[in-house]
Amino acid sequence: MKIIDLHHWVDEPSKAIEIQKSLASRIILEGKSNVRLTTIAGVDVSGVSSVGPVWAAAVVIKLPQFDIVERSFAVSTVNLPYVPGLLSFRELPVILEALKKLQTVPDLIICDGQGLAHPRFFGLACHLGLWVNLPTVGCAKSRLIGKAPDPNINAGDYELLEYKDRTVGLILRTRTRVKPVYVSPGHLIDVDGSRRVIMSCCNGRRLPEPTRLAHLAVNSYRKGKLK
DNA sequence: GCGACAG
DNA sequence: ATCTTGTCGC
Repeated sequence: MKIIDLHHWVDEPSKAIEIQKSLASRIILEGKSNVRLTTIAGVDVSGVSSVGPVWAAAVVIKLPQFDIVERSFAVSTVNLPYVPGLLSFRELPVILEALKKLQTVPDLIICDGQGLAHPRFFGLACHLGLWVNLPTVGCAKSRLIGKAPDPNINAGDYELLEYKDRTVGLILRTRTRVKPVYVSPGHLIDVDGSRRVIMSCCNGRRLPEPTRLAHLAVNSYRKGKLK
């Protein structure tokens, strides 16, 4: 898979914030709504919160059967600790390394983190989308920013997430009576499209299958049980 | 000044 | 993210 290198990575938070501000206006919140999604990739990273080694996995599945089409992996070293709002600068480089090894070009990529629902409207999913020039969706397990009521208890129930007078995503109940997830557009997709993609990938689970499988894969890879 | 804070 | 005991369901 081809990756566009738009700039060098930094290890200084103030510089990272300036980069986010300059790139945020480039994300596109609409896509080709009539395109049917068949291959969807999930990416995930494993590693300690501070500086050190990190591992990444990308898993491509095919809908509606949820078959695994392809998996790829990468290892790297991060130079920036985990800082809320700057997750991209830890995780994106190693994610891109894993994606480069993919033979399949997926129709869309789901990230384990936020997209638009970010302090500077530029979370990991937005950042990744610009680099790979593909539709991306952020699906996080917890909140970073924004306000919304609690969604009802049934699978599919949701509430829009608002931040600084903008609708940045939604809180989505992917499974009945289970803690909801935080969904937001990354690139080339809007809020409602993001919701439909995530719901169609969940298959009765709390997390979308691409994300769940990438999480399992990256941990096996880290332990040396997969390559 | 005080909390909140993706992974 | 990481750590950790117990419980539930197939």
